[in-house]
Amino acid sequence: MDPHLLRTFVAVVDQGSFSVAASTLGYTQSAVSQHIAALESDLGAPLLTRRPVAPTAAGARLMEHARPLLLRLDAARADLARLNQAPQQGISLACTPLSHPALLAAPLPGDRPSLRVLGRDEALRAVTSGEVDLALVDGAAAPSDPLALADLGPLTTVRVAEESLAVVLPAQHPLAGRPSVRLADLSEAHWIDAPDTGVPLPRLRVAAGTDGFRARTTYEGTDVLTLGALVRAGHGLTVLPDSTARRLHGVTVTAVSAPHIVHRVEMVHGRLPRGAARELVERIGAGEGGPGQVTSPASAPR
Amino acid sequence: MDPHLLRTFVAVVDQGSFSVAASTLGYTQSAVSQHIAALESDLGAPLLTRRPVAPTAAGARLMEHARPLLLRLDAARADLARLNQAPQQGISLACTPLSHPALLAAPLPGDRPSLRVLGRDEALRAVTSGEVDLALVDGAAAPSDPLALADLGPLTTVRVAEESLAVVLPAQHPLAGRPSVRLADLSEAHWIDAPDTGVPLPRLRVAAGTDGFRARTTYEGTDVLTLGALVRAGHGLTVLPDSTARRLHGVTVTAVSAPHIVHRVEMVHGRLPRGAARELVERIGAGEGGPGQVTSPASAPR
DNA sequence: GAGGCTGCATCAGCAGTACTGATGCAGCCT
DNA sequence: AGGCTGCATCAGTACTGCTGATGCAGCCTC
Repeated sequence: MDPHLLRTFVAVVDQGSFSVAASTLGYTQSAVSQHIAALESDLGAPLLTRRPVAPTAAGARLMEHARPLLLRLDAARADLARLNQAPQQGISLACTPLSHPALLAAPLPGDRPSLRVLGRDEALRAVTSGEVDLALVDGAAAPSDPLALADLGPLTTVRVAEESLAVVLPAQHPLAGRPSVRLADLSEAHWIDAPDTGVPLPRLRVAAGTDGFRARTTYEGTDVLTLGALVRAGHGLTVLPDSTARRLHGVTVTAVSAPHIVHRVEMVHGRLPRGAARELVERIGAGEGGPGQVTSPASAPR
Repeated sequence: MDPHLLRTFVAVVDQGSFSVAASTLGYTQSAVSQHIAALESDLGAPLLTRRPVAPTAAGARLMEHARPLLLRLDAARADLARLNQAPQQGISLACTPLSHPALLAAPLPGDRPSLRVLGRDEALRAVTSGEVDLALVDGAAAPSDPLALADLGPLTTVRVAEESLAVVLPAQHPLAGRPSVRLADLSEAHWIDAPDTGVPLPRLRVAAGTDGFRARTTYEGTDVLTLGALVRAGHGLTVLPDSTARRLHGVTVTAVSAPHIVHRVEMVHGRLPRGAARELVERIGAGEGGPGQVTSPASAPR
């Protein structure tokens, strides 16, 4: 299970073709074919069906392992590479679209702060590789559960803010008059899947314990106003943190009565950052106080 | 950063010697030397000091990445290998020493159940590799925080039981008369570090936010009665879940008033297990109900 | 249904890798 | 100072992993 072989395997599955994967990886088609053959003989089972090229059951299972493994490997490389470079000056931050209210409540310390808005995974990758000093990520979870963040290396997570979730409905929706709704009652509704902006639908499925929440529309942007406009235009429902939802116009915002899930913002950073970043970490962390801090599994004291 | 190179690097750091690592790995000393040289030139920094052989700062950093990476790689291999084999019959379980009360409250389902008592890390490794169908692990954490478990692959974690922690003191200890103590007041006391039996001291340090809790005695066994005898004999203090502590004789058990940390048992298993294991998962999980379930970061729906 | 075409499998050949075993050399102990 | 332990280095070799060419199976076209 050489990482090179895994990387080719992932590329082949992603592209659905040996030859296309070969050209994106800079190999010949022959090499890719040999890589896959090597993996299959190593693991003792076919991983891909050919014509069409698609993962078998074993291949799908391997994919679940391969992608996080390769991510971790890259994160480790980047982390080590950063050790050799001189630390740069300004503070640099990343945040997911719905997490910035927690960040921008107070001025950013240091000179020339830089802020990037990224998706959850990209934000995590950026903080792991050291491209940014810290990141704020948001997500939905049960009140006492952590956000399930990909484990890319030794990170520290601090709970920053938490608020309730609300369903955003078009004003004329049948349920718009209700003071609150149960999420399960909406599982068969038309939903907008906005994985980078709001709460990803798979997360709702886990929380509500159903197979519903099928996406009718997919929105790939990171702009909440556009998402609100989509709801207003009747393209589907979505779920947003309460305060954000209430800033949208022309839509109805309804509380979720069950299950009890909340929207939470967590700060993620590597070891103790230096300088201005450290100041910010301490200020944000102070809002929580007490034992809200969780070091990541990888390096946590047991 | 070939895994082979990482593996030899880890071996060299563990053994503190190139030649010893070589023989345990089945290489020549020459090969090990070349492996380390290759890693160092790849990462552009020395990783080890020679004479004595010890990791440099960069090497220590690499170790933090290497070991979890290799663990995950092995876990992935084992998971895939298991797919090829016919599922075996009996149910097989692992639990950490302090987690069995939650497990043995009711009879185990299936014929020929097998139970193994392991350390936290070994139990996780066993469930990831499929050697056991599910594992119960225990640990200390803030009430709303999860146990920080190493991320070895796609696992599901369910909170099973939670109770308060108690300090176990010799009967004649000055603080033995108090109804409760603050953990911070005991940070300078003599402690017994019993990482496999009780609550590891580093965990207490994180919870209490101090640098104290230095071990005077280390106990490597998994037997709680022996740990109790150590306390009784005055070798130091320890922390145990309340109900377990109260079963010890000749010691004083005192509640912890601050910080608020609890002892929690979590059930960990891979995908949905089949047969008797499934029955057990559902029964244990039912005790919790609601959204106590957390799929692991690696494969969690976002 | 025959032919062409697309795309993965296979093969031969070559270049570079990854070992081994021998030797060199630096630090430490006596 | 001399010996010894243990990592570095070097030469040699087996083998791995790539390329380019060819083979062959399935699908589309007509």
